[in-house]
Order: sequence, then structure tokens, then C-alpha cells
Amino acid sequence: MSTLSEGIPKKYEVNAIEDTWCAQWNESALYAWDPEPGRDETFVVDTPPPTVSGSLHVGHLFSYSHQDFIVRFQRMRGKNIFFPIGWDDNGLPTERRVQNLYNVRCEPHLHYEPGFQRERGTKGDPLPVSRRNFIELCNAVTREDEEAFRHLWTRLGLSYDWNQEYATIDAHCRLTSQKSFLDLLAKGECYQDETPVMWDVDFRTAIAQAEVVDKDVPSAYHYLRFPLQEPDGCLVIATTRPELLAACVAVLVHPEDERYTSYIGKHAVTPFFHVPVPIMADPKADPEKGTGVVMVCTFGDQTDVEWWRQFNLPLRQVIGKDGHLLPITFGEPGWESLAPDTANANYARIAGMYTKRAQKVLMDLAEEMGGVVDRPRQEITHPVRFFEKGDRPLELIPTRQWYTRILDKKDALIEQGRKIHWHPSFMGKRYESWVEGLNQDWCMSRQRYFGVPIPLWYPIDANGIVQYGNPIVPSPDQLPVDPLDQVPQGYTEDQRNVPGGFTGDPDVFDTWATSSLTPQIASKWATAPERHKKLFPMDIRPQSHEIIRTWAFYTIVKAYLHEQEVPWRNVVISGWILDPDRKKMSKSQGNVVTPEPLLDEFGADSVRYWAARARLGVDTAYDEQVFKVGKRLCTKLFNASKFAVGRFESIDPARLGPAQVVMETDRAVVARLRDTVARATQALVEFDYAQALMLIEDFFWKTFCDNYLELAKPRTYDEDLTEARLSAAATLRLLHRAIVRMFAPYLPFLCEDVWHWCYSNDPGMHASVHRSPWPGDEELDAIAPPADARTFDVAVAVIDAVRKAKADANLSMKAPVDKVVVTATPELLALVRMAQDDIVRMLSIVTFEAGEGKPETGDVDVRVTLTPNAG
RNA sequence: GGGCGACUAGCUCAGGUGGUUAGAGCGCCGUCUUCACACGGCGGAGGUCACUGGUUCGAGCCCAGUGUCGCCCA
Repeated sequence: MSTLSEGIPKKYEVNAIEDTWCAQWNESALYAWDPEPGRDETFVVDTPPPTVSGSLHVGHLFSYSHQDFIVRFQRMRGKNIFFPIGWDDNGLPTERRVQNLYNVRCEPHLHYEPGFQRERGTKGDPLPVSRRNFIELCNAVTREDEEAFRHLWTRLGLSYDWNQEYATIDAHCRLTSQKSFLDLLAKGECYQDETPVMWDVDFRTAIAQAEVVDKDVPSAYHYLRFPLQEPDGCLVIATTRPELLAACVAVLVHPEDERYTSYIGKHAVTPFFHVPVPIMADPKADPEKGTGVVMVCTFGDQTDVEWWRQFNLPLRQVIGKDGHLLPITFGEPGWESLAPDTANANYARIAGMYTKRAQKVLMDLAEEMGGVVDRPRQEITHPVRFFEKGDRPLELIPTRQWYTRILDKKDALIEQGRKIHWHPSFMGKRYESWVEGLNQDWCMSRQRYFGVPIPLWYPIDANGIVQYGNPIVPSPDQLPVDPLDQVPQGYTEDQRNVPGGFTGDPDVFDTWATSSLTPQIASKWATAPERHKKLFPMDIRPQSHEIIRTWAFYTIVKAYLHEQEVPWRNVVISGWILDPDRKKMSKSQGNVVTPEPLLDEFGADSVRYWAARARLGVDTAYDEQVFKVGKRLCTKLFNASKFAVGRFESIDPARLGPAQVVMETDRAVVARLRDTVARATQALVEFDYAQALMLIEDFFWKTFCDNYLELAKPRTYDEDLTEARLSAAATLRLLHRAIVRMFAPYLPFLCEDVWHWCYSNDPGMHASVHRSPWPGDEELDAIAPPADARTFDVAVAVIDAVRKAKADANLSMKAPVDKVVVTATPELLALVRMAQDDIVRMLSIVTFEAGEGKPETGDVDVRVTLTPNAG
């Protein structure tokens, strides 16, 4: 029910309007997608599923509003809208939230405890829980978190089709994600490899290049003496990671570095551990860096990995998956030492420590011993790779992982990016530079729990060795499958993890492996091919710019690998909301503004107005002033609507058709409307909702309220239904009906309410403004054009001059004017005369003279004689 | 190191294909209240359009540099 069912409300009551229409839209399924119309008539959105375990902040209101402006406009253009919404709940953020909330830790070897309960905020050591209990907690928490988002999205008036709701951990998403993997596996695009991978020691999982960030951190070069094995003497190496000394497998110099050419082919001996390592030459050893001698460890950095492969060096793994130094014994195979006892004694001082601590202990020992440190360390700052969500530097740890081939497709992926329209266009460059910089295939397995399981088992041979090279694939009707819970065909549960039996892959997919399929998830690629064909590729992907390298990139990858298609025609990139000091809002910095109080204080329409003022791609500093401006616009629109509607509502709408618009000023203002509609429409077609809003707002406030309404007002007070009064009333109705529709994508609540005051039963219109047609030429063509398009501007020029005279004399705008003399060229004078009656009545002019002549300044010369003692 | 973007009134921002005295909102100053709105109307002050060159009859807009800030990539 409209708040207006009992008539036009006296006051603008934001909350009543919002509650009414939220409920009404939901009940009538106003935004539901219709599966019948063809692809051309449909507008399809690949909506970003928010990470529900993240904190809500105003940035969400901002970018999600942007999508809705575009969608609501397209809906009014007659498009059948496919606007799904999902929740990205699987992955680390949720796990971390559950760990903190319940103070638990997942221990996969523990048994499931049915009916497990745990108080939140329990203190003490984290409680170990089974994998299944942990996942149950994750599911419970995400359900709550989703509810918070659902509530917020509804309040904000986002026009989602809630029938299409999904969550990236639900059965359909798991099925889609697993089917995608199996499809790529069959195509030969996925492979497993046991090779050094970037590893976060706290989360204890592999991660992919896309999740790595470089951070500048303070460090130091430590200069260590490596005695030579054959002749006397020593080499001095500079290293930032002396704690990896036990993992040293070679020493490298540049082949043309004359200082060291004579050493090439000989052996150096590591300090502390007395392990002889070959001295080799390679151009990648930089003579300018440190001493020009570099030690190769397994593994300190990516170059170590390259040298290790290139020279087929041995593997000496000293860093464990948890980041502590592993127990090792010198003297055993692979750990040969010239002095094993000393080596073991030295290593015992650092075994089991985190690398940072081990470094300090080892260097203290070096100082103590003497002869190892060549010169004082040199403090530097250098970039170190971190997991974007991690706190400790990444290590390179050889582990078995699944990969998707992307390095061999860089050119094709860049080509795909060029087929997509990026808004703003320069964002496409970010995609390209990311693809150009790829140096690893996509590692998509994660050693975590709350994710989509990798749908594979592996046979175990009679000796108990897992045959990873020969995975057992589930049948399509088994999906989604959990290989740790379910059994492959031809096996029984009692064969799990025993020789001659099988084992399930314990890992889950990278969360992006599933999120990269949001188009396929929404279109139901895996289960409804016909529906998929109708929706894919999609029209737009709205998102923000920090996830171009992840979400946009991976989605393009998947669409290409599966169907050699682009996932969408357009990407629309929202900027960030920055704090007033232009810093990024983040929970850790404590500068986050929470959304619900803002909606309480200003109302959804005002908050949307604030979002609409920011162009695509432009970061915007948070400024509460803009909410107030939005609120003011809403109030103005309410008041102007109330007044305008009041001027014509007593007249039968059938008598206010286009044919009644006969006066020149009326026709002239309609010409202005036509121009505004054309420009705003063009802007919105190009996704420039901010430009469109400016045009609409300007027309509404200046042209409609400040000038036309005042100019036409006196005529609407005529007692009889004169031609002049009908013309004014018809024009007011026409302009206002268009204005309400043009504001509707931005201010959906207020506009819907106003719409129901008088337009919801109009022929050709829908009961809801949001399904009514966007104003267009067909509608405006019915009004005869003005004699001259400039009439309105000329009238305003005269009005402004009289207003200025009144203001200068500190008079009320309603004060009578004795005399106004207008001088203009014959051409413009004709226009003045056509607007003369309106001007005279509006400004209470007693004598109005218009004469031909050459104006001293401008096009129209206006001389005003004020009435003495008036006002 | 390479790339991208920004730099316009005190603040936040607009300024299609270069064309007369550069715009808005907020803030500020003045003023106006029976007859939609004081969350309003009207008027006003306020800018060497970061800087230096160049192209042009003419540049905030085009070109080449410089600077500051932010981001992306390595």
C-alpha cells in the first residue's frame, strides 16, 4: 500500500516510505527475472557476492548502489533484468572469523562430535575441534553474516531477484566448482606438481600469485665468510637470510666477475655446518649486489628455485610448514658435513625456532665465535612477499599442489581482456599489466577446511604408496562430492587409507576457483545448459579495482578455458571510499564507518544519492555533507511534488494530454526537458550515472522548481479551466511525471511513493515507477515544439534581472514592480512578448514595456523601476 | 624501474569533438517569510584552471617536459 493511499502526506516521513515499499516490492516480486524473453531483451548482471565474514562498511553501500542505478535504468528501458545476488562465504576469512569467535582450531585428525556446542568469546587456549565440527561452526556463522547483508541490501533498496540467491559454499556452487575442475582436468588444463610453492606458515597453506603482496620491510645484509675447501682463503657472501645457511646448496658468482672467476668449479664450506657447496657461475648473480657472491638455499627466494632447477641442485629443506626450523641431522644422507658433530651442535641452537628468532640466535653465535662475520651488517629496506591476509613473510615450500595452466595463455587472456569494455577504460590496463606480469600457473589447492573439496581420490598401492598420478574421478551424478566422506565407485569405506585401498584428496579449492564461476553459477551452467545459453556472456560485471587481478582475472580465465568466451561485455569499476584524510578505510586502521546508522540518520535515498555523485573508478573521500545534500534533495522533491501535483490533481488527467500544451513558455520548457532526457539517457547508457544525475538534478531544481513552477503558477490559480490553465497543468504533469521517473533509479523509495500519488494508473505506465518506461522521444513527440527553443532562456533572463533588482533593494520577491522596460532585437523581442503574460503575473509587474533596440550588454536589456515604499 | 590516474573557488567536485566575462554544491556575506519547500528563495564575494614550454587566430581542454599526491605492475 502506498503511504499515499489516504492522500498526499503532509510531511516527508522517510522511514514510513522505506518500510512500506520494501515490503511491497518483496510481496509483488517486482524485480524477478522472467525466463521467457530472449537474450536481446534481457540485461544480465554478474553481481559481486560480498565476503560475508568481512565487516560491513560504507564502501559496500557505495559500490552496490552503483550497480543498482544501472540496473534500475535498464529495467525502465524495458529490459528483462537478471540481477542475482550471492554470498562469498567459503575460504579463509570465514575460518579466521570462526577461530576468533569461538576460540577453536581445526584439527582434521579428531573425530566428529555430534551436537557440539561452544560459547563465543571463551578465553584460554584454542579448543581443537574436528574438521566436520569446524565446518559446522563456519556454516552457522555465515548464515548469520548473510542475514546482516541481506537486511542491509534490502534497506538500501537494491533491486535483486532474491529467487537467484546463492552462496559459494552451497551445494550448487560446490557442484559447479567441481564440475569446472573436472572439465579442465579432462581438457588437460589442470595438473598436479610437487614443487616449491608460496606458502603461508600461519595459515599453513599454499597460495597463488594473485594473493601475494610485496611489502617493504627493514632487513640487513649479513656478511659471512665461507672458507674454501681446496685452497686457503674464503669467499664473503652477503645474505639477508643467514638462518637458511643450513639449507645452502651452492654459491654463485657472475661468470665475468673477475674477482671470482678463479673460484668457479671449486667448493666453499658453509660456516657453522661445514657443508661443502659448489661455487658456480650464472649471469643472474649480480656483481653489484652485496659482495657479488650469493648463496643458493632451498629456498630463500624465487631465484633460488630457478638456480635449484637450472643446476639440478639437491634439496635441503630446513623450514617446516609451520615456519619453524625442522629437526635435521648432519652426517645423514643429504646432510653431509665435514664436521657433523659441530654442525649438529650449532643447529641444535636454532632447531624448532621461527626463522626470525633463529636468525638472531645464529648471528649472535657468529659474533661469539669470531671468524664468521666479515664486516658489520648493512641495514636495508627491501620488498618481501606476504600473503595479502598474512602476517609473516611467505616461504617457498615444496608440496604437492593442483595447478591450472595459465602461463601458456597470457596472449590469449590479454586478447580476451580487450574484447571487454572497461569503465573507465584505463582499468583495462590494470588487467593487462597483471596478465603480463604472471610468472606462475594458478595454484588452486589449499590446505584448508571451509571450502569446496577437490573431487578426487587416489589409489594406494600394495606398499602403501599413494598413486597421485592416477587420480580416481567421481561420476557426474556424484557431484558435489566430499572425497573425505564419500567413497569412489568400486571401493568401500573400509578401504580408505589402507594399502590396496584409496585416499581422498584432503585439500579444498582456492576460494577464487569458485568465485571465478559466478556467471556460471548464476546461469546454472552445470545443470541447465539452455538457461546458461540465455544468460551468458553477461552484460555487466560491477566490481571494485583492487580485485581486477583476482575476481575479474580468474573469471576471464574460466570463461576462456571452458567456452573460449568472455564472461561479460562490460566491466564497471567502482572506486573506493576513503576516509576524510584520503586513506583507505580498513578495520585495522579503525577508520571504518558502519552503514546502518547512516541509513537511520539520512535514509536510504540520501545515502544512494551520495553514492551516485561519485563517477565510476574514482576514489571518493567520505564526506557526510553529501548525505545532507541528498536529504535536502529528497525533501525538495517531496515538497515540489506535493505542490505540483496539487496544482493539477483536481483536473481529470484525460483533459491534461499533450494536446493541451499550447502556450509558448510551456512548449519551451518541454523542449528543455527533451534535451535533458536525451543527455541523461545517453550518459546512463554509457554507465555514467553520476553525469546523468547531475543533469536531472539541475533540470529539476533550476529549470523546474526555480523558474518554470514560478512562471506557470499564476495560471494554475485561474478560477476557470482556461486554455492557459490547462496548458500549465498539463505541462506540470508532464514534466513532473518525467522527473519522478528519472530520479527513480537513484531515489527509489521516494519516487515510488510519489508515483503512487497520481501516476500509477496512467495508460502506458506501470503501477510501479520502477517498471514504468524511462522518458523518451515517443512520449515527448506528442507535444508541439515551441516557436523558438530560446523562449524559456529569454524569459529567465528577464526574470533574473527583475529578481536582482529586488534583491539589491532588499525587497521580497513578491513585492510589486512599478515598471519593467525590455529592449531586445526584434527576433528575441518576439520571444519576450510570448512569455510576457507569465512574467508579468509572476513578478507582479504593473507596467511592462518591450521595445526594439540594440541592448547595451547581452541579448536582452532589462530596466526595472521598483515601486516606491513597496515590500 | 615501467605504467596508470589525479592536480580547477576555503572544502567536495562538474567541465561532449579546443571558441565569447571558467561552473555547481557545501561553507561564507547580505537579504527575503500569509499563499509548496528557511532542509527554502534571491543576490554577492571568492579561481594566475599545479608548473614550464609548444601547436593554434584562440587551450582548463591538444602536444612535450617538470613537480606533488595516489594507485597498478615488476
